[in-house]
Amino acid sequence: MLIKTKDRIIESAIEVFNQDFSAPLQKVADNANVTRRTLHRYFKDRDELVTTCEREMEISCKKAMIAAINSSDDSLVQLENMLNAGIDCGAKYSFFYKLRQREGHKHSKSNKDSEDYNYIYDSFKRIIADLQSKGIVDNHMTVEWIQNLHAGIVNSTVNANETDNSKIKIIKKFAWKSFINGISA
Amino acid sequence: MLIKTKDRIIESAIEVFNQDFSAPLQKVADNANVTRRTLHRYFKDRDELVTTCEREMEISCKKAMIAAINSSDDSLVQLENMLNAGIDCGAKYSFFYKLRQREGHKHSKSNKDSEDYNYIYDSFKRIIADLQSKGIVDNHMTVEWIQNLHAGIVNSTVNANETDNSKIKIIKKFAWKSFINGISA
DNA sequence: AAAACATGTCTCAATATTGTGACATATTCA
DNA sequence: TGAATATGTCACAATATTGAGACATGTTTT
Repeated sequence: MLIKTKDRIIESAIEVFNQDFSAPLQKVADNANVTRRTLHRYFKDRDELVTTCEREMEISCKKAMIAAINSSDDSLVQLENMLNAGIDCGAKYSFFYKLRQREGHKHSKSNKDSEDYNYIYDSFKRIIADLQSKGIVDNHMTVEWIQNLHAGIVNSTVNANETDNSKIKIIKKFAWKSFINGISA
Repeated sequence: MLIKTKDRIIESAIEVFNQDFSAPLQKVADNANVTRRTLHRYFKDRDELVTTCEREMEISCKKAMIAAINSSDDSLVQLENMLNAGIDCGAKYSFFYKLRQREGHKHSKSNKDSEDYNYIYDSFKRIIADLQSKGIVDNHMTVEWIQNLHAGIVNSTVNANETDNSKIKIIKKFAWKSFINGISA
């Protein structure tokens, strides 16, 4: 048992729902190489599965993002690592971001969660502001657009990776180059 | 009757399915301000609706893209107009691109269709190659990545536009700047 | 206004999806 | 090995979605 069944189902669900939010649970089960019956043993219903996915995405993405932020004192390195973190999280990050947009993050969530989220968002803003003050990043671009672009490029990378699986490293390089040049002054 | 009901349903379906491919038809009907019964009068079943959406997306996107290509002899202008065309097509372009990826364009389609598509794809490649030869676009980037990025940025713009509806012109500017700098040598 | 057309309401059957019980088979672990 | 655990198979009811008929109500056209 390489990965626990429950986790495999969650990963599967994130992949499937990222592409097709209302996909039948059978698809999720198939994708996880599991019977639908087994899926239902772990998750009471669709809602519970989605909620679990959300939590899992939050935890993974936040962890990766916070690690990226803590990886250096250099804003530029931090930003690059944040992009890489997003790419490494793959569908997790894509779906997480989509859900946030769709729901307008209606979920008030726990204090800890929104604290973390604010920390990440504030860090992102701080990093961008710093790079703008240094003349590296274009002053005219809003942080909203930059964040949006960040998510868009991660998504492109996930897609590119799904079709063209061979050269993830090269694609990562392209992604960073496109991102940083795309927002450079 | 500003827009014909049938067209409104198609637009609605493209919007809805772009976000949630397996969404129930009731959502499409609601989004189009129409009864589900009316929707079924125009479309025999879900399949027919999706197929019609595909055709509509192909026609609009192709038209816009071909116009962009024909808008100038200058590759750079052509490329900018192709990005703008994608943005103007909005969900149409997003969904079209997603479907193509999902299906691996299994549909052999008509000759005319694949002719057009090849024409657009070849034009895109030619434009990129030209800009690369002129030292404007990075030589190392593959046309596949650049195409992928193009779609990703269009998608980001569509998303940005959904939340932040006020300043489409500014967002368009950001998009072009991010795109061209993102692939520049 | 009358005819023609478009849409809504209500209804219903067909189908698909969902969630679960009962029991058979693995698979893991002491 | 044998008990405990995990998963699969089959069956089934509950619910949701789909597609369409019959008829009422609007809306446009002549």
